Amino acid sequence: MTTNERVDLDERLRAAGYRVTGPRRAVWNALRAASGHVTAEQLTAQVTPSGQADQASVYRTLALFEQLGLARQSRLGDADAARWEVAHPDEHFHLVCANCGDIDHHVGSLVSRIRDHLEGDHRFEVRDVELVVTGICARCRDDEDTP
Amino acid sequence: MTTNERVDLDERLRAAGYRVTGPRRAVWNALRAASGHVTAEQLTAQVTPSGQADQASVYRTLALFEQLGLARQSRLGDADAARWEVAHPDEHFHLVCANCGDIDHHVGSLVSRIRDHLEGDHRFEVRDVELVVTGICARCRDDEDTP
DNA sequence: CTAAATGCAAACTCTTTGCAGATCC
DNA sequence: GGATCTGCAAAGAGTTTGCATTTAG
Repeated sequence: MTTNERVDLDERLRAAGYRVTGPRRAVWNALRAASGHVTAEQLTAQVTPSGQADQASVYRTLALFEQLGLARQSRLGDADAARWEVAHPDEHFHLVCANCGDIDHHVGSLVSRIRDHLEGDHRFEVRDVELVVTGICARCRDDEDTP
Repeated sequence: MTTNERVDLDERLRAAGYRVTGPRRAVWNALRAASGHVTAEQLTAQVTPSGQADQASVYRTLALFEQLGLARQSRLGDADAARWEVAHPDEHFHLVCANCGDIDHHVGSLVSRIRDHLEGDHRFEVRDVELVVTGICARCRDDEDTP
């Protein structure tokens, strides 16, 4: 599976006329290994000690991945740093727990419903929907109920 | 109406134990005058030349307004700077046009439907919903169709 | 071999902070 | 009068960039 991922990246890069390099593989692997929603700083920490890629390369690589549709950037709520994740083809949105800080994906039909609503009634050509819900997750609610 | 707004701010500040000052009024007025979704920098530009408030005060004041529920901060898409608007009590979300840069409010039942969905099925206590849709607005689509 | 990519360090943007002096109540 | 707030300037995060060197194709 690791092999599959790597091959996929290589092909995508070559297909777009970019070179396959160590730093790019390293950032890609770190991004996949992360549970999603990592900052560039976290990826850098993961990748610089072993000398796989410099901080500047991490930023440059992430920008490239975004452009190629491989990664997705988002600023959840009022967070200071941008967060990165592997681009998912499926409709999803983010649930941010204000208590424990956990960020969950929530897959559902909501995003496509929003899409349909805007395309139909309002003639707005939707390119991207970013839905971030802040609140208290089920686990934290349970902890509060039974202290 | 300008009087009403000012009185409202004054009361809100006093009720929370804060002082009514020139800079706070100036930032509030600039925020109301703006069509929404202004950056702190834009507000500063509006307010510093006439010596009504310093940049640092703009930031401090906006943070205070947010805490009092008078203003709302959001980072639309991958924008670098945060954008501010007067807090609306009604359910709404943002439509960002990738072509002309226009940001529209869209008022509708979608946000409350998202809320209900999560509260009901998933026991997630919703505190805030931020929905940002990026795409091409109706006007820009028309311009492309009829060049 | 040559264009593209990297590392390093410095620059840049947005935002926050420390502190002396001004201001509201 | 005394705590709160402000302006100024400097510091702090996060991110980008210029340039010499390395590297993939």
